Amino acid sequence: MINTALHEQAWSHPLLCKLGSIADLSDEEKQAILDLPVSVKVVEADIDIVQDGDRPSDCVLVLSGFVCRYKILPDGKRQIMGFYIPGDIPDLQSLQLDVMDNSVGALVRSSVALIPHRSLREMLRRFPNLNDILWRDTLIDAAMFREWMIGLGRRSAYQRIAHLLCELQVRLQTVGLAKVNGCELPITQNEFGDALGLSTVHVNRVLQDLRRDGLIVLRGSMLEIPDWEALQAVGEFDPTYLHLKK
Amino acid sequence: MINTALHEQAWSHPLLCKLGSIADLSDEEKQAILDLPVSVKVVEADIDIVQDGDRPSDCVLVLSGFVCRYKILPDGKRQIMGFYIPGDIPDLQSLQLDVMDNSVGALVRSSVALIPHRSLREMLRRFPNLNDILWRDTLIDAAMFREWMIGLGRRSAYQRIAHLLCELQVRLQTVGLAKVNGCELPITQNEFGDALGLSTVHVNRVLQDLRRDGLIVLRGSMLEIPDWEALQAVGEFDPTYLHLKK
DNA sequence: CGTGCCTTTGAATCTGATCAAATTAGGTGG
DNA sequence: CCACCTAATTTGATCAGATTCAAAGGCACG
Repeated sequence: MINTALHEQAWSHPLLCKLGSIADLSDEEKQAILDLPVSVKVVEADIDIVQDGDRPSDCVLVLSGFVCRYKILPDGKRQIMGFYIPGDIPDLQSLQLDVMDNSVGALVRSSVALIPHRSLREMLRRFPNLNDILWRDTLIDAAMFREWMIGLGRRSAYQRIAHLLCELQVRLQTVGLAKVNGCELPITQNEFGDALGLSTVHVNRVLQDLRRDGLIVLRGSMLEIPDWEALQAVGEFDPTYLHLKK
Repeated sequence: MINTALHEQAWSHPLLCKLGSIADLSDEEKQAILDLPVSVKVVEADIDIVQDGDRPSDCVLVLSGFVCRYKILPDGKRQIMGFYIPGDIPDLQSLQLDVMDNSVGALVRSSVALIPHRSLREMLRRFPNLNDILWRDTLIDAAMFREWMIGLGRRSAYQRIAHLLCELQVRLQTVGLAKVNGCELPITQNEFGDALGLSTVHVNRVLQDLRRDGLIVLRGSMLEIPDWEALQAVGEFDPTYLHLKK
């Protein structure tokens, strides 16, 4: 028997949507996730959700908006280490590592669900498969870091930006937040720079190059990708590292 | 009652040594690890242990030598994404992600233990705490990637090299492979470059700068760190991200 | 005592940073 | 609905860190 209520919620619950994109969930497991006690919180743009050095007792699930993981260096420079979208749990690591070694902040007004570690642990104990899936999720996170490392270390600014746009487009698509040929990206050029190890000025120039070459159309925060194959080729983007189910 | 045989082996078993540095292990858990069926294999320098695209059925535990995780780009460039030393399991991720998105290769003749996924999973099922500890280990791996990202994105070549030397010194110390003021690093300048996103030529020049400034003494593969505090300061090295027990 | 890998040196070049300032866009209050 | 304010984008000019190319030493190993 299919639980209709469950299936209706499933679509609307970003975490089910996201986890469903990387593994199969049984109805029982879905229900367990829906049963998690959460407190929803709205976070304004540029406000931290978790800070470097914190010892969180909850995990943060992004429900709407756009969030990033970053660290501020002694000289004030910022390195953004990942963008997180609805369905993501940017500080899932806090379940196993007591102290945060980076901050998580909102790029735009976002809503997040706080899930107590205690409830999460209890659920994982009851459903070992969910434990595996969340572990898997943190490993995919790590794979994204590695892919960014490759960009930072060995790819040109032009390739790096193309690659990041591809990654975001694919990830947004898996949670239904992108059209086939584009998406909304509320990320400033300054933030792109902090993520890709580039200056804002250079990001701006390279974006212009990408536009000139017909690889992207960018109006405000609306990204359109006229030729997906081409952009993918430029960015050497191969989605294998996202480990999505086919 | 303390099991003497266990305790003798514990010191010599690099995996116990390593896991012991990030979490507490009960005697039962230690014994379970020692009981893992392994097949030991010697790998020559510059030979791959696991390759990009593989679907491994074993995990690789480094017993001796020096190993790295890397990826080759379409244009032939290589990005090294991590160095692995005795006690490390560079492809632990393969337990949860079926296809490898990078290769693991030996930098020098190394010996590794192959541990079947099946045995590992069985052990983790019996000892949930070990499951947590291995998850934790992969999260620390991810934290190292992030720290490298910061270097690649925002730190100068001079800082980046200093930081890497600090990281390796600390990690080697935790498994008893470093003296207080130095260690052996069988890493060529070319490999440093591929790890840090620098050309071999530039690595060479920066190493000379570090020597000139009295921060390191490097003869062959022997690294000596005359002033740990100073090197740490230059590299902005803060070991928090390694999440070691105090 | 070669031979091959690794390190070192030199010179020219380039990608991307920095600094400074103008323009545009988005959001707010009158 | 417009004026204003701030944040974001864009432009120009100069500078620097790191790359590339080429070639010469050094060192270890057979």
